[in-house]
Amino acid sequence: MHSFTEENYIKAIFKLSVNGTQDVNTNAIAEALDTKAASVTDMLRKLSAKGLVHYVRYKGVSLSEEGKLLALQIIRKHRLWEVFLVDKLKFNWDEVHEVAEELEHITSELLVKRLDEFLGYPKFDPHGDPIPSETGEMNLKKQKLLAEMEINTSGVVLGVNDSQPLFLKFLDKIGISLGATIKVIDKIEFDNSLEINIGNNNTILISSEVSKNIFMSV
Amino acid sequence: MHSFTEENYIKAIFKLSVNGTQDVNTNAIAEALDTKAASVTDMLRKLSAKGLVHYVRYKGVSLSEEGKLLALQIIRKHRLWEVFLVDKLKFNWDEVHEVAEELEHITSELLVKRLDEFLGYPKFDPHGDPIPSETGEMNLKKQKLLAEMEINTSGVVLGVNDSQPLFLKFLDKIGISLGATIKVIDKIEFDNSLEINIGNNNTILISSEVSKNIFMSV
DNA sequence: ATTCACAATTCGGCATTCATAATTCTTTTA
DNA sequence: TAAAAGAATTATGAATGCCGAATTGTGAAT
Ligand SMILES: [Mn+2]
Ligand SMILES: [Mn+2]
Ligand SMILES: [Mn+2]
Ligand SMILES: [Mn+2]
Repeated sequence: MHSFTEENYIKAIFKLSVNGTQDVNTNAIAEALDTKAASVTDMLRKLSAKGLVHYVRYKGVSLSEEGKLLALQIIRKHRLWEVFLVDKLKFNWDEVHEVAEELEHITSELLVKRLDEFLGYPKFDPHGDPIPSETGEMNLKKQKLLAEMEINTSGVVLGVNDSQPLFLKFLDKIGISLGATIKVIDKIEFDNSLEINIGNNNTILISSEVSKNIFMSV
Repeated sequence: MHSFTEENYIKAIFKLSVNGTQDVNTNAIAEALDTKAASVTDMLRKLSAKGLVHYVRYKGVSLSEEGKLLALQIIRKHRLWEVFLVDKLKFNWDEVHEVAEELEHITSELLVKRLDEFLGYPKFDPHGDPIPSETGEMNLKKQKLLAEMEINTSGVVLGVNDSQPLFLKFLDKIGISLGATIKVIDKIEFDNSLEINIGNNNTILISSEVSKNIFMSV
């Protein structure tokens, strides 16, 4: 079995590489896990010995096939629990991440199977992120950033690129949720802010910081 | 915050004392947690420093008020999760204990509150054990052991004294579940086995090992 | 009162995980 | 190409939790 710590490292390495295959820096991992580079090096040696990563000193690290599958299974659990919290326990989408961060480490395979069934085999989590299957496959949605949409075009919100509670609460405040229709009215060249219309109601201005973190249907 | 290990010690001490107040032996704790006495002594020093137990070297240990409440909150979570697994995820009552042993350590208070609500504020877990309230109160059922019932009297199964999968599976096999009505037909003096009738159907013989682990309504 | 049994503790040491500081390797830049 | 900068690694050591062996305390038996 793997410790919580090992699992968190594996997940971090997965998220820092594009699809778990590219090389990742020690410092990047340290920052992602809010720890120090020396601790990362220690753990990489250990994960390498366990066969979960390919690691060459001073060169970088990437996940092995086994490590990649483990990462996807942890992410699967994380996202299924997030769906549970929102759909069944009425959590808001900004309240689920931290709790799922703990629940993702529960080991029972039967639990994951039954939870998936109980939730109706969801394909996406409350932030629009795809839920990997048992074998690690994910349905990626065709999407682009709101920031990249043309003036006078519309789209549907498919997900967010940032699941920080502060950001999610702001989206709640201005009425943006998954499935909402957004039309780009104008693009202000000065600061790249966008004038948008949400669900044919409010027309408001959002900064590029915001529009770069919202995924829209193509 | 408390580590999983600390929480498991606190729970073990609670279960070994009658209601969390009586003194408990070092060796008893070691056996309950499948560890060694030397490790227990180490931990007792630590729990004492944290104010969770009253500990006097060579004399014994008991929970402080704070420790008792912590124990009851962990037991509350354990039993609520067991209800979830059985009622919502269709686990059998012999499959839930191990998983709940992990889930009981998840820290979110909101999660426990919402789970309780989602489950309809259950008062007993799948084994008939009472679920403590947020403040640590429990409804104890009036009950006695099946082994102590008189010949020709009937009662309803309220709980089990042993939640081992092997025992629970055996009860499934012979048709004993919570709420089942059992009538004592005969008591065999030779080995204290009982001839019982379950739900006015099967009449079978059960050993005293079994009858001493089933709680019945008075 | 002394001995004995055994319960409990202390001691030394191992494995994890993390951190600081010193060192080494790689890459950039002059 | 050599020096400087930056990234990563190796000491070294702390805190946690575990254990075997040696020691100490307690209560019961003689
Ligand atoms: Mn985690
Ligand atoms: Mn998510
Ligand atoms: Mn536990
Ligand atoms: Mn139970």
